[in-house]
Amino acid sequence: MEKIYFHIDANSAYLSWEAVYRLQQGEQIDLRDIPSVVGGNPKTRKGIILAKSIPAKKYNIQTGETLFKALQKCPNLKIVSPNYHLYMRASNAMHEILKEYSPNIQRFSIDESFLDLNFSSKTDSIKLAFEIKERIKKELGFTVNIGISSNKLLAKVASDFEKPNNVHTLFPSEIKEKMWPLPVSDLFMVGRATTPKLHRIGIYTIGDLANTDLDYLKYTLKSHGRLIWEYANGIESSSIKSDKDTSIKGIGNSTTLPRDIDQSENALMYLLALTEMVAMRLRHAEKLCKVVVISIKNTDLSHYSHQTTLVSPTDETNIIYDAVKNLFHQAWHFQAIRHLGVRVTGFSDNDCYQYSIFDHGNLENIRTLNSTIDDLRLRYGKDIILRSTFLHKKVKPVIGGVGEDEYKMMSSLL
DNA sequence: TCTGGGGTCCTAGGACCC
DNA sequence: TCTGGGGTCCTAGGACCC
Repeated sequence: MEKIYFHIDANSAYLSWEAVYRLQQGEQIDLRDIPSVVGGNPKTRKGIILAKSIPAKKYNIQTGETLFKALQKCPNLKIVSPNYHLYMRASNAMHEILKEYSPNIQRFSIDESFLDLNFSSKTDSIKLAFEIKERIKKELGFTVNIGISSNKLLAKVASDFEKPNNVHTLFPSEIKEKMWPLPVSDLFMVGRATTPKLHRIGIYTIGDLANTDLDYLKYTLKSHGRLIWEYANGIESSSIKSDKDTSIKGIGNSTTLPRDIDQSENALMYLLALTEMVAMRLRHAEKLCKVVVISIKNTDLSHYSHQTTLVSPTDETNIIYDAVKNLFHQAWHFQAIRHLGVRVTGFSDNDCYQYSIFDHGNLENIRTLNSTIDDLRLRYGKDIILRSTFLHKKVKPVIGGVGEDEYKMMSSLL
């Protein structure tokens, strides 16, 4: 028996899920068959492409570009707004099916999972991959690509080969033929910043990278150089990480403001709304945080951050917000603000809350109040209860998050 | 009407301690 | 009275992923 890894990747996930849902609702047109995208609202300055159909791809429409630009390329492009709750449900449904095949499953992102299984032959593994792919298509209505190999990295690269609705293998013996001719930017962990650096030293394909002297790469790119050299050679040996193996390290929410802000009271209102959501998620995760970070993006998209370490770990909205307020006053450059973020890290378990001598008031009562508010918001919606600051204001009292079934995003770690 | 929002890890410099 | 080295924590920024 040999251990084999599968990487399952939903094809154009958001768009496919949106298409399936709309067909179920009686819509006649399948979004997957026409040039279409899932994208944000340009009026609130969130108008970028989150997912595109294969016909849209033929117009050279790119994920991440503005709707404005996409419409120039394809004037009759169909645009639909994202519905994250729906995507979460579709993702969960896929996860439930995959779980039946192996207890060793790692949810890598909303639309990707790794499985490991034991097979007596490679042919058997391919057979099973086809079975899983067909089952998802039949039961859930969307297609997936499945990559098969002897490690997670190669399985992931394989699932990215010809799409949609395909099974590909990339075993070590196939690396030279199937992976080395690809542009180096196709390699996991070679992104926007590394690609031009590699080009500058004459590395254009994954094969070029694989055959470059390791010491030279380490000298130019430090530890990242070793990592991508190993990946280019198919060297990777991490195992499946279960939900229990990985615990969340930080929680953050951020938002692009509908309009630039140049007044601190206004900015603080958004920061409070963001803090409410961050603190609620923190309590839901049963963690305490020691570090609070704010981030600010200017109109020109340059950005900066400022952080502080608390006297003692907390999950209390007001304590976190006090820190946020101080950070903002210390950090703000008095330039117009486009985007604000609040993030907490430095986690510990919440089973032994340390009452600091600096705490004021009856914290036990405040903690009870917080959990009551969390319950109400979970049951009746985020806006059911609000601080008086938000009365008659246009700012929503709680900003960010989709608020259900959180899962980790281990995106730069296999 | 010009680029979203959620994560992780690494690095480098400074502070501080022994 | 002029100077070492190692370890750890904190902070800011940058890289990567989806």
